[in-house]
Amino acid sequence: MTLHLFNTMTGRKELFQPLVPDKVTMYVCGPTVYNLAHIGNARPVVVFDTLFRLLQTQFDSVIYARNITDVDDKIIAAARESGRTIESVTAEFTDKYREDMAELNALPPTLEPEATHNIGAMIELTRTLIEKGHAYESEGHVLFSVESMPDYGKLSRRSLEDMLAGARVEVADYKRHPGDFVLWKPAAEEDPGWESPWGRGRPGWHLECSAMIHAHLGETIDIHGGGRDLIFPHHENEIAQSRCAHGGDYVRYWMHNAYLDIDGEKMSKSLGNVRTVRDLLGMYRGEVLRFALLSAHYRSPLNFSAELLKQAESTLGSLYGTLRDVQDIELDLEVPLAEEPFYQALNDDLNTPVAIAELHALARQLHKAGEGEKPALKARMLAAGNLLGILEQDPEAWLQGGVAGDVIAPETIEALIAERQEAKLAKDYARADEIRQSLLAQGVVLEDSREGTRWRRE
RNA sequence: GGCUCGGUGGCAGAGUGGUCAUGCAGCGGACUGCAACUCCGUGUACGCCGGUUCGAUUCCGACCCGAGCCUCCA
Repeated sequence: MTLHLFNTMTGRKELFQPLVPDKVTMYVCGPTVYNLAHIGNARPVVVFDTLFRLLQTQFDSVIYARNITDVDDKIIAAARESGRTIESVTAEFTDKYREDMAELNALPPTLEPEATHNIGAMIELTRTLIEKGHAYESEGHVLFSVESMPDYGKLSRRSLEDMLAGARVEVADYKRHPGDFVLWKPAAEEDPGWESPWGRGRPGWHLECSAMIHAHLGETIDIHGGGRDLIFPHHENEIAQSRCAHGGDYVRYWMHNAYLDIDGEKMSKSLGNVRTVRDLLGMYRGEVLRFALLSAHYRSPLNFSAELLKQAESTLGSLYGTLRDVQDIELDLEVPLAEEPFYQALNDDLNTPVAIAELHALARQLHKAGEGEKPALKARMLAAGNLLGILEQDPEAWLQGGVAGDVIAPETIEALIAERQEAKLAKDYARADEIRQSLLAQGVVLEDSREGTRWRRE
């Protein structure tokens, strides 16, 4: 099947066709760089990276932008608390974010626009909205007037009345309507700010994405993604800003990933169960985290737990074990993707669990195949792995590697294997088993075969 | 309270109006000196109650339970 994506705006799966044939533009809301990314932040990154990989197999040009929000109240607060400059905070966490996402096998986006480098575009957008009667200045703020947009609330399917019914936040008195949101706000003397027609200030969060999309990708983009929590107000307000300023479509396909839970509970600071990617990378390899994130469909909640990670690790190990059985093949075999079940699964709104199931089916076929058929099956498995961002390492290296803490050296293992081989030839099975048990106790599993003994880390 | 989205076998997690998801774990067997790997076999799963239907886990309605969002705010 050809690519279909679930569009939050219509609530349906739709055939995906870029506005301009063969040229796809995609934007995903990136991090506010004031702390380390947690595993929940990693989910959209891995999901949309997988989509990025898939799009690249069928469209000539795919431009994928993911922004860096480097001006924000939280950043100012973090800098103040640690007595550091804004710049040192944002530089540190931007770097760490990129490192962590690279560990998850996420390809670098085509563009990574930074908010502070696009202030001019934001001021311009604000000015346009004022000129067109969609925004007004009030006590140094510039606010978007939600009443000026007839279908405000369409993405989140709620009316202004609905929102007011549930409002439990005190409404600032400089707002004409409680739903009005900030485009530009005044900056305190000591805070970062830029000169503007409305005084020294800084942009509102929603404004950043609208302005950067317009500046870097154009008036209409094909895909805009992010976490489900961004639907309202963030994406709703982006739509309001961009549609009212430029007219036309802003985004053709809205995509939102579901949240993940930790051990069945929501991840939150108060529960103390926030897991940063960095912490997890100390215990599991990035590919394991990625596989775990892809084990559920992106629109389903995912329960993240130690069990899930253990399972992901052993499943990946078994897939790599399958690949290891086919040595030294030419890997430039062409794989006709269109016919592959795993490819069709991904084309069906990125159904990664089914794609993984198809990967298992290929592994089973490979185990049963004759020698002549194995290279083609391995190539198909690798093609699937390449789209999912897994199975890209040397199988032997993967199986014998691990995170820091595996102290027994390969040379020691090899020496013990040789000694065990001697013992086996001498029919000293007690000694042979002793060696295997002792290695197992250190997390090393031995596998005997006609060709000799192989080892891997548990 | 409003809006949105979910409840699938021990666990994770797809999917479908009427034979099969898949993985992990378990059990039995083959293979093995013993294992591991692999293979074969193995589980009356679809929150609850009604309705539509020849037939519903899948469609409709009520109910129970859970999650997210409710405007820059932690």
